[in-house]
Amino acid sequence: MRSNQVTIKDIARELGISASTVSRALKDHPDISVETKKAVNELAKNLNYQPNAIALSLKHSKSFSIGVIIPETVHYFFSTVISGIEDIAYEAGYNVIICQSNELYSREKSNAHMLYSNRVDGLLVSLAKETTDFGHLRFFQDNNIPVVCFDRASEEILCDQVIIDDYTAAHRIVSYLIERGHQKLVHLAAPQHLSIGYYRQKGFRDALEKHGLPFDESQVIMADQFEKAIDAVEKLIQSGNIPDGIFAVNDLTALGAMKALKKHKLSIPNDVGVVGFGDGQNAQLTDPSLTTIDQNGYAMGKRAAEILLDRIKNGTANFDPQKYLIDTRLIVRESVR
Amino acid sequence: MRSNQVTIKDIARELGISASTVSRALKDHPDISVETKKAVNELAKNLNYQPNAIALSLKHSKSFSIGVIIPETVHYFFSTVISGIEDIAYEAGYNVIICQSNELYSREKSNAHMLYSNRVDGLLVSLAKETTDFGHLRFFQDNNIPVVCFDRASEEILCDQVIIDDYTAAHRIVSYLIERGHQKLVHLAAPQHLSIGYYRQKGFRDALEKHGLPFDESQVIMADQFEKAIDAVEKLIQSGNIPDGIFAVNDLTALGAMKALKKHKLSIPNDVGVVGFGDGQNAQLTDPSLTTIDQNGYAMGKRAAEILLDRIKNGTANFDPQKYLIDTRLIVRESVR
DNA sequence: ATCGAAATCGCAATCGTTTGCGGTAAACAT
DNA sequence: ATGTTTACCGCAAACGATTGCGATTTCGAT
Repeated sequence: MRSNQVTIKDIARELGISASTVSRALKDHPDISVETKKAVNELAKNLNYQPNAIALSLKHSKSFSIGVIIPETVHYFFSTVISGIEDIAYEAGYNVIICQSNELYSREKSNAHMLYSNRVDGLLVSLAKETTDFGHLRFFQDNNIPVVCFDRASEEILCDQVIIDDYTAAHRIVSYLIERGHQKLVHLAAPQHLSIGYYRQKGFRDALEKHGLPFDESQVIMADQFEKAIDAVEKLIQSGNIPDGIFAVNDLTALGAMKALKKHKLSIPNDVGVVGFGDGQNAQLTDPSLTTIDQNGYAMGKRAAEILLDRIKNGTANFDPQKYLIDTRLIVRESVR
Repeated sequence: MRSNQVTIKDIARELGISASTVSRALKDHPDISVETKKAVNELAKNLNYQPNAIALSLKHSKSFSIGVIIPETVHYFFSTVISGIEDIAYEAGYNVIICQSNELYSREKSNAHMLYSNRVDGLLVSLAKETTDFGHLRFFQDNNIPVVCFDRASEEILCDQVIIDDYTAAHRIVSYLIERGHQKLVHLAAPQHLSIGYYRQKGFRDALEKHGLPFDESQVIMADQFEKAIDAVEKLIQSGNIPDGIFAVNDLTALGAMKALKKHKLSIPNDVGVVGFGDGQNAQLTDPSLTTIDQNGYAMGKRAAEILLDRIKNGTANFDPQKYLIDTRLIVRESVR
């Protein structure tokens, strides 16, 4: 039961020297003779000595770990972001503590507290849909722990943001939809207090305007999940007011829309064109495959981690929060005429 | 730059009392007067005091965190496992450090070292495909840190295992395939040193035998990824030796097979029936949708975490490693006649 | 007036590691 | 013989919190 994990003291005792000497020997300090170093290093290897990172953290007030809070790992996009974060953190000798908020504000908050208790050196967060209060993030900032928001950011919290250019991307794919002959459009949207919700909707409206198409509020329908999309499109069909083009705020929502359309024997893309946003791996598997935007989650994760590590290194002194945009790509497939 | 994170000493200084008193007051120790407690708690709240988990870990030689090593979070299955793990850990006040091996032994090993350095109280691991040496896991056991393997386990490392009943599930779905009239079968298999690879293949063979079908080694083809499946099926088609049923070791492999079949205008399921394993969210989106096995990753994650926490609590004294089987479900869709 | 027992609280060690500073011994110079 | 340098190493404090034990005060009891 008692654990026999070997410490610096064990090595010191065995060799009849002091712990400080062992410590210095292990890190090749010039004060220590070569024989002592040799003895220490050999014994350390034999005993399988592994430094206790916890003691180091306490000593240095630095944990060499960063916290990540994301809505849900089950989304392909977020897991690619995680990979990007991990690769950068790993290179720099940091480890990553990942938490899921499950889109719940309460969980996001308690995750934040847990991460603070563990004294992460920095925080990467993608906001839950519910989140409208940011005290838990300001708390980090008040304690000089840098915070970087990615993907799901908000203007109400002042911190570095790494986001995709939602507006431009939305504008682009909606324009594409229009130019391919889809004119009577509907947008399945996310909550507008999230910047992704707002900017994608804005891109949608402006693309309509640019092409001289009229706009009515009824063309924006709040629905950002698979099931919700099914319901929303179902309602549209029932009402007889069927659009000939749908811009969904994300791929899963687009797939939901497609499912409802197929059920009513509406042809995609002939009767209705559908485009999504944020190319997961699903988009290429459907029939027809989905024209969408590649969000490049991996690049976003890398960039966010780089910025955070930079803030950790250089401090948040002359703090001047930046907004970094990640490039997107229009991926043309079969769901548009 | 200097962080102003408030400690117990700050409270003590402010109140003119000792750190020990503050500590005791905060945890309602009977030795402390109600007035002192009140003063301490109020000040702690005002100062936003949060206990330093690192100091606690060091003091108690217990970090209240568990490590998880998985091949890749991008797989739907693994992210559901993570959710299960997190839910249980969260309830018990543990936090979770997730690492990806990216199917690399070297990365798995260095992740393990990192987790040990951070003195996790337990380890949950799903082996990388490459892994055939288990020293990094034995190291944990030698230091009395419990290890539980899930999904990807090996007989060569003695620890608790939480796996699905691969054999039974494979036997079942292959039997289903045969009984629906597919007789000339091929199995796209995973490496045989992984138990999932071995048992799914075994289930395949035994199902053939049970139904009086002949078996030849050429019916088992090593291919366990989307791209590899495309290549493998492509080769089969080129050789003219086209099967009328394919049992893929996982869903993505099945989808790869389907893609190759479709490319050659072979009808699914009329010309070739296809079944997968481990229902991701993809399986229901394809056309035709894929008949497969639901692996129930969430349940697996919960179970694995429960077992680990139990081992942590009760120690690994009279160590008697168990093998726990998670129930699976045959999900009938459209890819079989 | 003296004693004993509560009631409160502080001292100091501890967890594992680092690090400034001081100490010792040998070797060299004067 | 005395002073100075060099090489090597240990002491002790520190990081933040906990905890056994002892110390002090107060108060009622005798």
